[in-house]
Amino acid sequence: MPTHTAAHVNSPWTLAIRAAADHGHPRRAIALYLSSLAAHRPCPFALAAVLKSVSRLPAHIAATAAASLHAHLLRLGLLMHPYPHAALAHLYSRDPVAARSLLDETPPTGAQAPHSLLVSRNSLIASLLRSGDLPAARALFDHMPVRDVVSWNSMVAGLAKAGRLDSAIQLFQQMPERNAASWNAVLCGLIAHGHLARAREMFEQMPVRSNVSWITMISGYAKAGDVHAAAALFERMENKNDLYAWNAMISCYAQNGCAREAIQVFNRMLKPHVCVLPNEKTFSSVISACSQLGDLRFGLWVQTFMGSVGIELDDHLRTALLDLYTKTGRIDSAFDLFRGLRTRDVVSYSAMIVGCGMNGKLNEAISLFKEMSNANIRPNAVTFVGLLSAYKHAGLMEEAHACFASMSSKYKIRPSMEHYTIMVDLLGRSGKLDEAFQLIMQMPMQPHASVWGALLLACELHNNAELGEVVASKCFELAPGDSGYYILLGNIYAQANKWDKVKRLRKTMTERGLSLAASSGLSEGLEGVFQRSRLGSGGSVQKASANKNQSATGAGTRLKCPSFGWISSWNASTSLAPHGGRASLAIWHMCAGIVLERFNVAGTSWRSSIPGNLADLGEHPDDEVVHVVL
DNA sequence: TTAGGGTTAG
Repeated sequence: MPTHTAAHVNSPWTLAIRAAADHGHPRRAIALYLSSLAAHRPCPFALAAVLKSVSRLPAHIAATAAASLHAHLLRLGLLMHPYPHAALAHLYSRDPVAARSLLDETPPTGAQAPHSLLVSRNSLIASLLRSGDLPAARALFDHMPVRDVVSWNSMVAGLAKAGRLDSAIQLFQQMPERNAASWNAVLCGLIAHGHLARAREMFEQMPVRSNVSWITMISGYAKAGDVHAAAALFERMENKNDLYAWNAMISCYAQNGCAREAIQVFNRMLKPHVCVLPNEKTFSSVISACSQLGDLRFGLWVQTFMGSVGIELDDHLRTALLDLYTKTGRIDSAFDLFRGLRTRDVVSYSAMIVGCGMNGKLNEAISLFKEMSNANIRPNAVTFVGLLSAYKHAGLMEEAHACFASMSSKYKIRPSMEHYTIMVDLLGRSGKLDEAFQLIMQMPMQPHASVWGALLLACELHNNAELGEVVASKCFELAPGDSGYYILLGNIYAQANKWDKVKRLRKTMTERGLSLAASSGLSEGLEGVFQRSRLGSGGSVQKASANKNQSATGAGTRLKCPSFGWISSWNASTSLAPHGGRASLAIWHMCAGIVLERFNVAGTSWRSSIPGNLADLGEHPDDEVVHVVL
């Protein structure tokens, strides 16, 4: 039975809710909050924690959850309470219009109000900066009666990220107080705009460094491809009990082609003295590493391991797995994963097209490309790697040429080394050695040894020793330590019976130290409008359904509830007695998939599941209409 | 007790 005592700041319930919120379990936080209502009145501090955790949900869920919790606060009379107010302002911070109207129309009240306003304004600054409205953010910042270190940090970070490094540094120098985040804001801006050396200089001089500083530097080196610098910093980090740090390092290796090292770091992370559990981001990188190694067995073990840790497959993980499956020849399993994606984007389409290209599925690759074009998803360089390799596998010269040409003319994508390599390979294999050679000479970038290598292979295939010699010399120049190119040239000489040249080549190899070993029930036709006053007779209900239960969800459809206001996320269900008796309607006010409150129609009044004096919402006039789509 | 900074897939 509810005791109706108000939970205070540090009541066990509030602590439990906050713990769930802080550990990234928003749904658990909401569920705990609802459980707390059985014993306590709604607690503003607990609600603040719930609001905070909801901001970690995906944007589309967070938006409806914010509206639901807003309605909830409004009805509880807790909207003006400074804590939930600031938390709601934060939650709305993805949407500057909503945040501003909350601040202007329902400002917080009470002794804590000035502080709460400061926090809410900080959220609004962050929101404006995120939406790219630098002038509005700056105006708000300049007119704030009180500023704290967070206000300054947000502004400095916003300027730095927008590339206005001079202004950012100028503001940074004016700061009355700095903390690690202030330094990190500038550090992050320097790195984002390619000033890695300057960032490092600053990093070494920083008076305070947080883990964020280290991780920012490590990921900066990772993106620049400097694996050694990143690893050296990671080893220097004293406090390695930080998931972000491990993820940054594993991803650094995985993204720079050091798959073995990525898995080694992952293994280190699992050691008992490291008190960090891998999350989906960790596994995305680990699966990517497995895929690079073509190690399906380890990949499958990782998948099982993920299940045992309780990690569900999100789209990122599915895409990583899909890639692993295509690279290990399980194209059908890959298609299953692809079809199961919540949303398909350029990354998942490209992964699938590359997979089809590799597995000789030209028609599938082309139809995927059409499908993504129809969905208005713009292809990128990787998409064309997939398409071109599909044409290459099918030996379709003309089509490949047209596709290659369309990259720059139609899609404004500059072909990379990889695209050129595929074209050279295709031309070479079909015997057009001179054309392939010309294409390499026309490349806008310095050709890598592998491009020449593709042509060298074609020279072997078509017994062209003369060109082979020229091409091989390019390979030796660009990759002096790679014995493979010597062996290829040796084969070319042998085919042409040039045994003295073979002998000389072997001698050169020895001299150079190279070895030979080298549900919802929503459906059309079931739409109906439930008029509350007619519910008793069940007229509309019968129209909507014959004799079975129906349910509907209302994400995006706003539902007007009597004595309540608008709810933007709800579930409704009707049940009819099989013999056509009484009909009843219940509406669940949903928040992130969890029932926040339930309303039942009982006679002519709506009852809410919220305990205490808020339970009975009273009668409502007959002209109230609840629109429910079933 | 609210706010800011870092990590994922082709």
